[in-house]
Amino acid sequence: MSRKEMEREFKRKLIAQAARELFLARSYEEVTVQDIASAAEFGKGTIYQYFSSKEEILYYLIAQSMQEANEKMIRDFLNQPDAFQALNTFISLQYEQYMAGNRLFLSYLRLMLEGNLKQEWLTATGYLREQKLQYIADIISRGQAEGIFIEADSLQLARSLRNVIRGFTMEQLESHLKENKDTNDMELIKQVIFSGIVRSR
Amino acid sequence: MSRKEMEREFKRKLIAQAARELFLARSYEEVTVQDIASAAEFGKGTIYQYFSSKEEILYYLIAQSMQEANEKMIRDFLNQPDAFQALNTFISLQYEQYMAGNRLFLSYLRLMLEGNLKQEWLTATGYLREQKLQYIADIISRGQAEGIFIEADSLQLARSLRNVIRGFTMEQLESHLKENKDTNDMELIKQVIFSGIVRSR
Amino acid sequence: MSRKEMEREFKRKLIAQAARELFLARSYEEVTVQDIASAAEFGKGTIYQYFSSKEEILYYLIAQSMQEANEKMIRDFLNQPDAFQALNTFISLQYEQYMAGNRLFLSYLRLMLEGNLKQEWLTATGYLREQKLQYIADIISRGQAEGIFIEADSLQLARSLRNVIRGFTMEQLESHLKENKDTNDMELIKQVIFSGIVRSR
Amino acid sequence: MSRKEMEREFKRKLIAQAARELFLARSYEEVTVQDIASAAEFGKGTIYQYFSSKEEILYYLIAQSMQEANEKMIRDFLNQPDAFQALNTFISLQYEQYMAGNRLFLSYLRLMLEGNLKQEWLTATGYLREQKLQYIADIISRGQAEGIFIEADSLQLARSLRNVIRGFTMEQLESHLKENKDTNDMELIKQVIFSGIVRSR
DNA sequence: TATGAATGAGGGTTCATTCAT
DNA sequence: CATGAATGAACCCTCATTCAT
Repeated sequence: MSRKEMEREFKRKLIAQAARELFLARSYEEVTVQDIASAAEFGKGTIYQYFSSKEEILYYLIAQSMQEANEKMIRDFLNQPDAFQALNTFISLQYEQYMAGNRLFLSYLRLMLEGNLKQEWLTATGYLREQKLQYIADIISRGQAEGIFIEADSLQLARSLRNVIRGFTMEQLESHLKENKDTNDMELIKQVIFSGIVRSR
Repeated sequence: MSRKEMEREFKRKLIAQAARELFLARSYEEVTVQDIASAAEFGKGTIYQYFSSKEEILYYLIAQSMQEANEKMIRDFLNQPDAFQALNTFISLQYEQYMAGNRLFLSYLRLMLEGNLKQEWLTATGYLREQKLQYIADIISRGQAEGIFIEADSLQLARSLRNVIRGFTMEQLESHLKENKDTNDMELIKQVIFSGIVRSR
Repeated sequence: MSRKEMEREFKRKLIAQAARELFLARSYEEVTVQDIASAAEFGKGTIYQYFSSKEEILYYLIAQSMQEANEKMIRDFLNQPDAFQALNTFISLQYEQYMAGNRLFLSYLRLMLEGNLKQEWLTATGYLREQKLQYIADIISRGQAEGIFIEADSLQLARSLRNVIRGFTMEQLESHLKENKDTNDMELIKQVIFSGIVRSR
Repeated sequence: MSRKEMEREFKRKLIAQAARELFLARSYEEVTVQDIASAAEFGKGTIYQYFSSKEEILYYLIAQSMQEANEKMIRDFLNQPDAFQALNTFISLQYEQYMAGNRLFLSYLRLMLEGNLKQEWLTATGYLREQKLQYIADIISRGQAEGIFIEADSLQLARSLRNVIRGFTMEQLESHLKENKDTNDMELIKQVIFSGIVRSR
């Protein structure tokens, strides 16, 4: 990566960071390109030197956070000796990540459903998504070898795990007015993951 | 309800129905009021005789489907003698409902987060939401009395149940390009609900 | 005038009266035909049985008040023995009339300038306007015969008289926020009319 | 004032000038923003870079002409040694100004009465209006010192003077179809101002 | 005669994107 | 590289008028 490229990437990060804060405080739709430019202390036109569209900024943010999450997976969980412990920590972290990113994710989802996103981006984020899932599955596989998890396709279990967490974080968005005792949520999630809610079949 | 009011409500339904189809095929944001009017075979202005705004149409659709869901709960589940059976059927139905309505729900959620919805509407849908949850909690309570469910606050268990299902349906939106084997999802959901994914602590 | 015609004219008056109150409280532009219909306790469509357009209602009101004013001129002023006294009373009355009707007049004027009024109406109100002016001129002529007024074309003096009063009433519209001591205005108007504001040439 | 600001103000003037011509030829209400943009050879959106609303354009035009009128007062009349001469010239000029601006003023008045103008604008134009009146009053005061004018509150006399002229110019609007001999009006106005129309009490 | 449901033209405003400087 | 002036498509909503009942 040449110096030029590094400088360019640095500025992209600056702009994206400014955008992230605005998107989270308000929303992707309500924030104008001018807002982003002002926050990043650039002229409006300059934004288009670094991103081809407002949508690309969102894609950048989404991809970036997925990338980081995946890297964190590799670093912190895959190598962890205790699969059970890894699972526990993962749940907390994933919950936090979803909570922080859901608003952006929602807008990204909308653009996706409307078909306004480049196929290339969809492919990239889709790949990151599967990769993450695979990492979770790997942990679960290891846990299964140790007899910790039930016997089932590890990828499916990984999906279950992710979806349960996602489901709880969606609820927070819906009832964003109430003060939520998040800790409570963590317990509920673990209960579901660990034992379900039915006593016996 | 007078004949006038019934006719009015009938036309509201017609318009809303046309809107629902368009909103699902494209999206709330992409569909114009003119589109809705054309689909409902009315003039644009006529729409505003029945709804005060485009947003109100969305609210109507959301509230209507929540209402119907709650009525269905009362009719089909609350009176069912077998709590376990009720739970099973509920899961399937709820899954279907979320799958069908998630796109609308997403737009409604966005408008809500942006503060563009009348407080009155938020209150109404909030109430319906809680009511539904309470119904689920009631079934669970009954199940607990029969020793079927684990001992825990029934409202919290209801939340868990709902959130798990919601989580799986969100996944469908995200990966809407792939052909999903929904039956598979149902099994996974039940597995989670019934036994979690961890073998033992 | 047949009974039918009388009934019709009666209803026109009812509608126009309701419209006048609304036009004065708000303004011609801000009041909708629906507002008028509701105030007159009729259906919206019914209004169009009696007036061909919203504009015609305004025309009716303007013409009506001009008509009444002219009839009052004939009744109360033209026959009055004392020309000076007649002038005095006229000034007060005219001032009141302008004050009460200026808002309607303003809207009528605007429609006129925009060319949205039927030629027929313009002709009619134009005629009433000239007629009124002629009545004033007649009083002035009589006053001149008695040596009360300066020697000049009586019609021109009449115009001057009218314009001075109109000028003062326009000021009230402009500064409608302040509480105006109208009595003060009357004195000023009379001062101008009676002696101008320059001492001597 | 920076070069940027000057260029901006220059373009505001261009747009406002184009708008003025259209507003006078047709009317504020009938002219669309697109019309103004086309006349000024700009895109519609560009107009909103320079004015926050159509109404602001009208305000700009009104305030600008009032400002210019006041500056002219200072330059041409306040310093004039002969108060009588100043008065004479003022009458002619004021008449011209009202004749030229009455149509715009009418629309501004309407928006004002309907409460659609920013308080800030009302304050500004209200101030300019009072300032102008004060200037007239100053000339009259000087004239009183020279014994030219009758003894009375100079501000009230100034109001009278202004209102008389305004009254005559309103007449022109009303009867805009006829060809008016304006010179005639000037004589009438002066007659009223100088001696009223009553010979003696 | 009375009604009000249906109509659709029309207008102000926003904002992502481009491009000349 | 940076800028921000210019652009114009797009959209919601109002309301006078018509007309079938």
